[in-house]
Amino acid sequence: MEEEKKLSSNKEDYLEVIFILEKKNGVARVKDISRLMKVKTSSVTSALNMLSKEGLVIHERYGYVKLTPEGERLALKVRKRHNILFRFLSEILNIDPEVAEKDACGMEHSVSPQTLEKITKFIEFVETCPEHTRPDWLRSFDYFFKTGRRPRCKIRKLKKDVLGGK
Amino acid sequence: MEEEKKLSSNKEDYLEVIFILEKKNGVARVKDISRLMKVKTSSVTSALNMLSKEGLVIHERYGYVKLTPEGERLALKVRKRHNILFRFLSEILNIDPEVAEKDACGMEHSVSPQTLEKITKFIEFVETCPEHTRPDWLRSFDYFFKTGRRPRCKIRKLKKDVLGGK
DNA sequence: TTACTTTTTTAGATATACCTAACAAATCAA
DNA sequence: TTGATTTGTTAGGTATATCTAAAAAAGTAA
Repeated sequence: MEEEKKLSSNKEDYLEVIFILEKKNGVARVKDISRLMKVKTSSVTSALNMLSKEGLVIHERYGYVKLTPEGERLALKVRKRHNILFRFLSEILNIDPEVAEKDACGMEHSVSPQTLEKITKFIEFVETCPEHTRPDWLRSFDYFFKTGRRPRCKIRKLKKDVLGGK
Repeated sequence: MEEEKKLSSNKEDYLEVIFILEKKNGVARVKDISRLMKVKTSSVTSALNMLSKEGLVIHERYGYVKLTPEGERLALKVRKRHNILFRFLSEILNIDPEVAEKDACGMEHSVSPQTLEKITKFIEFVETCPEHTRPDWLRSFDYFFKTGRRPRCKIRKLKKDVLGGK
């Protein structure tokens, strides 16, 4: 039942860029897909033929390219994985956005639902923290990463003084 | 300069399993590679021919399979990426080991050096923390993930009481 | 509308990565 | 040592994913 057919990374990438172009321009064009995918237009044509046969895109000869509902559903799934990974890398780990973007592109095809869920919750955990800023422990990590040293921990000192240490 | 030729994920996988088999048995055999890669032995033979031509493995007809120094160097790089990703997922995020293993296998081919470095340091940050246990903030996340709620924070309360809040 | 330009498709090639089926070599057992 | 079993290779086929070069369709401008 359901047997959700597993797409190749490549096809997921095509769906993703078609999705992005559709959002931007209403429909996608072979030329633009070609540019974003960094392949020749003839490669796009043959990819579209496959995706078309699989019912994921509508593509008439010399005409527009659009995702079918099923194609859009799959594109959104990939996009969501991408965004979560990107946000985790850039917002939590402070990876440079361009690097985070490339890494997210690489990982988005294979990350499991379970891991995605964890990471989603982790982002939420960090970004809805009571401090309403980057939490202390994460600032500590930033410092640790930069300097190799741990910052003096005020709260630990406080705790020790007040509670008589442990 | 250097021009480090980029291997396909597939070839990296072959190097990895050959590496693992070598560590276990001294040399790798086609049958065992086939089993670990979940492909037929004829596929292994043709993969080995390519890797051989690229100078990454030694493979005599009907004979043993061994990594060249260059092959071993590359295998180690992949292995290292795999291990860091696996540890991050299983030890920090508490992902089930089997799932973490699969995810690490998927991500190990594309993770950038910068991201790998961050994650490496993040693991170190967590595992060499002064508490010598899973740090409080991470236990808080475990709780948050399980229940959707944040645990009452003793230290924050303490801080507020003593310092007069903020 | 005709001519030029751009876009897209087709045809045909290459490379990877897998398969099955048949064959060959190596290993093991009687 | 010979015969059976296991292991490995070859031959030939499929599918994906790319390319170049040439042809066709669509768009643009005089």
